[in-house]
Amino acid sequence: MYNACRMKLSITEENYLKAIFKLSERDNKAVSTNAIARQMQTSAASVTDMLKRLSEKKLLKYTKYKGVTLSEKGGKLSTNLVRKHRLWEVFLVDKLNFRWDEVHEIAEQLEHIDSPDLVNRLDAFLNHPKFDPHGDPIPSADGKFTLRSQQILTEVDHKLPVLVVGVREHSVAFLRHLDELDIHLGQQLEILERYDYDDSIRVRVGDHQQMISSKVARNIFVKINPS
Amino acid sequence: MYNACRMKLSITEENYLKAIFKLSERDNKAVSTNAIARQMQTSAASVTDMLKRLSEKKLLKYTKYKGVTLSEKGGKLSTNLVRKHRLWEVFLVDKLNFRWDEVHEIAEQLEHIDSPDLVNRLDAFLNHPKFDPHGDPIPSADGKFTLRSQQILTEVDHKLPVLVVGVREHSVAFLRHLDELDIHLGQQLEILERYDYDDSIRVRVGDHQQMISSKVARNIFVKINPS
DNA sequence: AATTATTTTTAGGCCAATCTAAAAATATAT
DNA sequence: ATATATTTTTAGATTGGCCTAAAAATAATT
Ligand SMILES: [Mn+2]
Ligand SMILES: [Mn+2]
Ligand SMILES: [Mn+2]
Ligand SMILES: [Mn+2]
Repeated sequence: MYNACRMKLSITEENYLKAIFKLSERDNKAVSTNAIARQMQTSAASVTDMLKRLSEKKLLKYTKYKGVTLSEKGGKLSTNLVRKHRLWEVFLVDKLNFRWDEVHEIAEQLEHIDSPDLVNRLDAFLNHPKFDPHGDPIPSADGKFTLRSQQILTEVDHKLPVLVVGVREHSVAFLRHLDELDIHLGQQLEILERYDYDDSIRVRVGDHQQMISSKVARNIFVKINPS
Repeated sequence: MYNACRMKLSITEENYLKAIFKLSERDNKAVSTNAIARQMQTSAASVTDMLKRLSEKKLLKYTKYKGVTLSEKGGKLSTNLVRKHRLWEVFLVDKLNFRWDEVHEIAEQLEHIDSPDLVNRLDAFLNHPKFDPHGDPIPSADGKFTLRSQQILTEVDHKLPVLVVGVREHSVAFLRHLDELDIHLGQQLEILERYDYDDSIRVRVGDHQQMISSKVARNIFVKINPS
């Protein structure tokens, strides 16, 4: 990963790359100027400005009025940023005992630290984690993501015991709410009842039962528990 | 420390503060524009520019043509930067197994991460170290440095067993040279002979003997070994 | 197809941080 | 004390990253 992307970018440039990566990882289609502006909380004019510069540096393919797609270089660079972000989040939670709702902001800063050696040693120190504290996959040094079969909690069958493996929403409010519901990664759940009226569900959480609103349930990733 | 210095500075501003702190910690006298320019590897004109801005922010007292001294706020801010820098160096060496000559550059980046909570947790994680991998004192959260009686190796008496506690020079070349000489923090030494011709000395290093040039010896801090 | 709405780009300006060259202040030497 | 050298500041320009307002391109409606 590193050999292909050895160039010093500004923090701003890195953040643009990351934003574009995030916006294109779903459908893999070209990303619009406005979408980037929304993601970066900035004006469309500033985005156009930056797209020209990043295009100049061959980090993305930019066609006027047609949006952008990351180049191979740009893709590798962003993947590495994601890798660093998630590894630092693991560090903060596992080693410094931060809660999962506190780490994102700090990782946003730490991800810009530039030292391949540091990242790899951190990775080793953390025992090569495959997922971050929110269940998101950590790309390996050569940019590969671990795939995992998962479903949204609302879409899983009745009575099947499942394991919470991730969250689709990362806001502090949501994460703290899950804490209050005793729902965390690795937690075993089982849907006991569905209520059509508001799409809420009743689940078994460990040894007690719990009502979960549809708004919460649709942001929880689970996998079928093979035990 | 934190209450008094809660303001977001740019990395550049932080680096200027640190440079001024370093230049004034010896004699505590006003620091000249040129000295700062030299330290920061920039032009005197740029320095004057920045001094005005830092003065505006009440981080230092600036009198035209007379140099600057840090204000209380500026002092606390720089001390906190030093604290972060040195704590991260301990982390890199103790936890990630970096060598002492590899950590400075990375710590130069990490010291700018802004999160009081992170620093304090890191401090706890490292068991509140009092000195960094080069033997430099780590200021406490309220800005106090641990004092230590120490002497330069060249100035210690014959036949007195001493302990290496720090280095006065931090270059990679010097640190790696010490590695080759088997000299590290905590190492016991004893001056066996002084040679007037080139001021070199013969020392006992652990169980063997070693010649040490004056250039090396004058950059090693030791303390009298009370064992 | 023509009009209207939306998206995107351009134009022009601002601010922080840098530079070089010239002017001004201070220090040193004769 | 005067001349010379050094240090420091000012002046003016540049670059990255941002802004608003206006123009241009594209998309959606009628
Ligand atoms: Mn995050
Ligand atoms: Mn995460
Ligand atoms: Mn250092
Ligand atoms: Mn150090």
